[in-house]
Amino acid sequence: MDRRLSVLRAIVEEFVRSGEPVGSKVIAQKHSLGVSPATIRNDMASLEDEGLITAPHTSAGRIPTDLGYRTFVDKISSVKPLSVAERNAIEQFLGSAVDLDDIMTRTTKLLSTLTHQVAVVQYPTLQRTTLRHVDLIVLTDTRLMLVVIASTGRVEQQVVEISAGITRTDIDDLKQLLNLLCANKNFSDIPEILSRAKVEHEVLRSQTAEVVSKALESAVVERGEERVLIAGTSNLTKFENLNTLAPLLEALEENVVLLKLLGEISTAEALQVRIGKENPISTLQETSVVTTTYRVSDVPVAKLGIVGSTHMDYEVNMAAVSAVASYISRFLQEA
Amino acid sequence: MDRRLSVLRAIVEEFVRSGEPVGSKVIAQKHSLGVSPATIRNDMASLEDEGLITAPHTSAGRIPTDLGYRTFVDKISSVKPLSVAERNAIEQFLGSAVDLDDIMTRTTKLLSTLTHQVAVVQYPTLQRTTLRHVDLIVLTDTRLMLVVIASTGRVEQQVVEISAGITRTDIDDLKQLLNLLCANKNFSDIPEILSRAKVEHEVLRSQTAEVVSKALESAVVERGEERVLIAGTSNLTKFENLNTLAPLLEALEENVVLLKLLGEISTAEALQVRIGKENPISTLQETSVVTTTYRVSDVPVAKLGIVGSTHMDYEVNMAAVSAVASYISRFLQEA
DNA sequence: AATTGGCACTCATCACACAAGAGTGCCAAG
DNA sequence: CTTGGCACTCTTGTGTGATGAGTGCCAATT
Repeated sequence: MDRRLSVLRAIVEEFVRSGEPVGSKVIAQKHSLGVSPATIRNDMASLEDEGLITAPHTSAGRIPTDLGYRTFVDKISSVKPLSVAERNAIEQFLGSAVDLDDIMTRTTKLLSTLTHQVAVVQYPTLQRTTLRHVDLIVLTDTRLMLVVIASTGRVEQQVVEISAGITRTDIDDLKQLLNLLCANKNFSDIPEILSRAKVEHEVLRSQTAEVVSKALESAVVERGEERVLIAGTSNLTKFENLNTLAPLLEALEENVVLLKLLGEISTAEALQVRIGKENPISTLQETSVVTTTYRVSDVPVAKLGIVGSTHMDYEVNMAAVSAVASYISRFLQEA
Repeated sequence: MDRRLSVLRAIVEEFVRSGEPVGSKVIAQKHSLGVSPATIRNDMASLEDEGLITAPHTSAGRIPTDLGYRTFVDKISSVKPLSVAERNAIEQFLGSAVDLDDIMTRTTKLLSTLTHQVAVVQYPTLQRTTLRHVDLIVLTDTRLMLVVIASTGRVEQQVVEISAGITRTDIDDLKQLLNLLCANKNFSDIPEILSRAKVEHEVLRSQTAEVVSKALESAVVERGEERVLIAGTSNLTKFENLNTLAPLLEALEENVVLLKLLGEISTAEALQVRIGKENPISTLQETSVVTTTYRVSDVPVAKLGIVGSTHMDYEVNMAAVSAVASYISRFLQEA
């Protein structure tokens, strides 16, 4: 391999470890490239010309640029498999989860512990999942509660107001019909299914049915991607200073931002890394984001990832993100 | 009023405003007590003797001690009512919430915005609420989903494994019986109700019923107080430095800690303020915590509050906490 | 007895200079 | 192409002195 890439690797590794700009001397000493510091310096000058590294000031060493990290990730790094101990720990930790919420919180916590970065985990979206059951519960004369249970175990509830004088039988009929029509159907198909069924079934044209199916649609469509968990924000204090921290924390608390962040990654690519300015969200342009899609029964259902310093340990963290994604898939399948 | 208390008030107010130790001169100028700086100095010396204020070093002004804030809160401060504009904003913001989750997130965000501190809001606990409806949904031959809907609108779900060969009628019977027994009953009473009913109703002694009622109990008891939302962590950067921030963020992410924090306050007192070392949780001993209980139909259901710098604006924040508590009560009632 | 102006004293903060050291770039030699 | 040598740059740490904020105490005043 080109020695200059080895030098880049050494700089990235050393900088990730120490957090300080790295000079030619330490590279020659610690990374046994078999050449003198002077030679390293030549290589460094050329790497700097290419924009892969930069010097904060004359008398300091070099640090990688965003482009430098990019090159490292694309051409140099290899995803380091997790140790057996780590795998066991993951398995035990996720295995003792009792329900969906528990799986999700544990996953999030796990990911932040493994990576020492901020973990961001999206709840399984309803869109690509199927409907397991619809329930209508009579609260009062004029109020029903609609409960929608997804194949992922997620439950959505919503109160609907109806006009008085509807009998329980009417409601039971409606419930049965809705289950008949929608059970095991893909969430994204449900609006169409409902509108077609309206032609055929008279029951669905009543005022009550209209209100209910509207609520059902909104539960299925609108609130599909809303929930995101995060953990490990305290890890930010290691890298950031107080001024840069505040906007970051704000952004991370804002579900909208996180969903935008996760929404922007494609489902196709296995693992996606956005480094510094590559990131489309301005608040996160000083950070790197490693994300991936996780699946249930091979169908992509949501995304997860980490947000952290641009000088994170990419090799370890990329491995952690994909490992956690595959574990969550497994546990969701079982649940 | 004792002039020395006026001096204490001036010191607290000035320090909250500026964040800097306050000297005798500024007090004499800005707070028009009608006396000279020298007099103020005498008062300050005596306040220092009593342990209400302290000087970081010789040539600096004074800052209030925890005890000083305590005295301020108990003897001097008056809860400042919110402005009409604020009230309108709250009403509009909370009023457009669509469901329980929405009410809770909005409340949390609102509280942090109003106070510029970290807001902590507990979901309505199931313990003091009543059960609206139990549902059993057949997933597979050997799996049921138990859905419990609380009067607060909160939904708990749980999957239970049963042995094969149970008919739908059996399950419907069980469901009806459970609803008959438990509907509109207080959550905390349900375990007893179930165990008593077992004597009378044979249905409840089947293996399936045992498993289901066990799950119902655990949904009602164990997971009652689990969820807490927080917002506004970025406000911490204004007061804390990087070293003190990390453990704080960690503590705030840990639901267990937050629940302990909220659990420790009594339901009796309207508004509780814990200042610095008064706080039983060691990580929070550099912060102040203002909490209160909120109610649904006059029954206390959960707690909310703020965690922030000891030199926060107590008057404004205490008002905000109690106002938000009363608003959330109102909106939960309506929902 | 309380209040006040005066004044000496303390100590954090700032600016500046200066030394030390890290790291570089370049050059000439191998 | 690599290497040792060396002058150069610039950050970082340290020490010194000036500045000024704020105090405590005292004697005088009300």
